[in-house]
Amino acid sequence: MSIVERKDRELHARHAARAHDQRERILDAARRIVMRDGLAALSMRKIADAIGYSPASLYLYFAGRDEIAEALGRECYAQLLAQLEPLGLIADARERLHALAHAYVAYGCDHPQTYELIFMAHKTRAEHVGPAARRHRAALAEAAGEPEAGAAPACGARLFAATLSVLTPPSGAHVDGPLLAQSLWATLHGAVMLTLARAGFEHAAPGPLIDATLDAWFGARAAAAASPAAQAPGVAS
Amino acid sequence: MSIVERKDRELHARHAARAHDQRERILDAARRIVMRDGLAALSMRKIADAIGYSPASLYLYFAGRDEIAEALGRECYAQLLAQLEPLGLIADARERLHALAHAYVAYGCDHPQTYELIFMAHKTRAEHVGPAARRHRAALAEAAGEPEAGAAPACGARLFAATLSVLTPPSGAHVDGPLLAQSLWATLHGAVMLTLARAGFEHAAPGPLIDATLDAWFGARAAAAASPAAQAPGVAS
DNA sequence: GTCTATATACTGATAGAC
DNA sequence: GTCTATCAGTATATAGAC
Repeated sequence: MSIVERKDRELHARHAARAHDQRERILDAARRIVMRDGLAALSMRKIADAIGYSPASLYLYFAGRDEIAEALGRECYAQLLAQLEPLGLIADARERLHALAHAYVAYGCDHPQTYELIFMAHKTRAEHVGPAARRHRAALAEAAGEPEAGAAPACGARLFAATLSVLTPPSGAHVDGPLLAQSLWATLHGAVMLTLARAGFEHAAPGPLIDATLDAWFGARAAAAASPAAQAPGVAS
Repeated sequence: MSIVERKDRELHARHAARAHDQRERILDAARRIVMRDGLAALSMRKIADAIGYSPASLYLYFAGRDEIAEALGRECYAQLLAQLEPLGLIADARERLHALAHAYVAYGCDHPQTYELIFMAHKTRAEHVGPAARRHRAALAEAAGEPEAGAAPACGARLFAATLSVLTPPSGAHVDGPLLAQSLWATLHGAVMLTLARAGFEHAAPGPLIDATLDAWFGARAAAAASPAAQAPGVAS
């Protein structure tokens, strides 16, 4: 049975590898389409045309358009986290937060299609709430400052957990760190969304906006350490 | 020529009134569909069926689906502003800002379809940037704290301009009011979007989140006026 | 495993008859 | 002013040839 079993396993492994390769080919083509024409332009026919397949064959590897979009979304989310991860190692808390915030917003603004994919993939088709989207949202919730919630993409948790240190200074008493981390995340997300929605319009650049926000939050402390002049609006009087 | 001219004018007026009524009927049906099944479910056929028309006839009153969605979006935007407007009259600056922020987020979270309509109508079909969407975005930019930018829906400008007073205390020197107003708006918008995206999931309720945000921004000043204990994270050390 | 072909059921939009 | 009929797309799914 040894030879037969081995051959059988080899065959299975080869099949699995081939299936994996085909999925990659499909995802590559889908990614190109989304990057070029946006998520709304993604269709099974276009993907099939791009890789010389028939539309029917795609259904052998993906359940449908939504599963492909979700797979791309997870990919892009991982890419965003990977881009932020090294910044989470910056020693100085204020500097680290500054770098993370700017990098996050810059990523969203510079790659609208990618950002759309991360947050919209599960909303393209109405009312679709698949398990993949569920996992994705859990990861986002976790990244916002609730490290105990999920488990899978723990690097996101570590990343935002690292920023919590600046939100909970040792001497601060009544501070809800996770809540403020979510607030900050909402600000960053909102800045990206508003910038994208008003693309091509006169509006405050997201960079200065984030600077002003961080100054308003933490500028007073930093300024107090550097110079006694108060600059933050919340403590001006 | 007097009689002929008068009859002509009457005819024109009647036609215009009739066209206006038909547009209203179409928009009513469209609104019902969007509120029930979401913006993605809005289609010319469904609208036509709902009012007993053929799909082709709708194109006599609207250029297409997008124009209908945009018209609904402008409607909803006006409704949101109308709901916020009385709150802009609250005398106390901090109270006013608190009420406006909570009302804004509550509106967005309680009426997902409406909020989606306001911000997404022009993004449903890819790359569509019509003049109506342009006007809409201009109004939003204006509402964020640039009263001089546009002109049409000035009530939104007055509304957010009123909140600027709390952002620019008389004694505060280096404060960019409009920029901070945009930051606050981004936070509110982001809180709504994240809440809607993670609907049905465990996450911080938007109410406490906004409370924490406002406390972080302005709690110190208010607390300093009421009691000498510092509660804001940015000024804890 | 992949193809062609077909089927159903949608979508926006248009031409032309009445 | 409204209709029917139609075009060109879309997703999804299946049957059967190779």
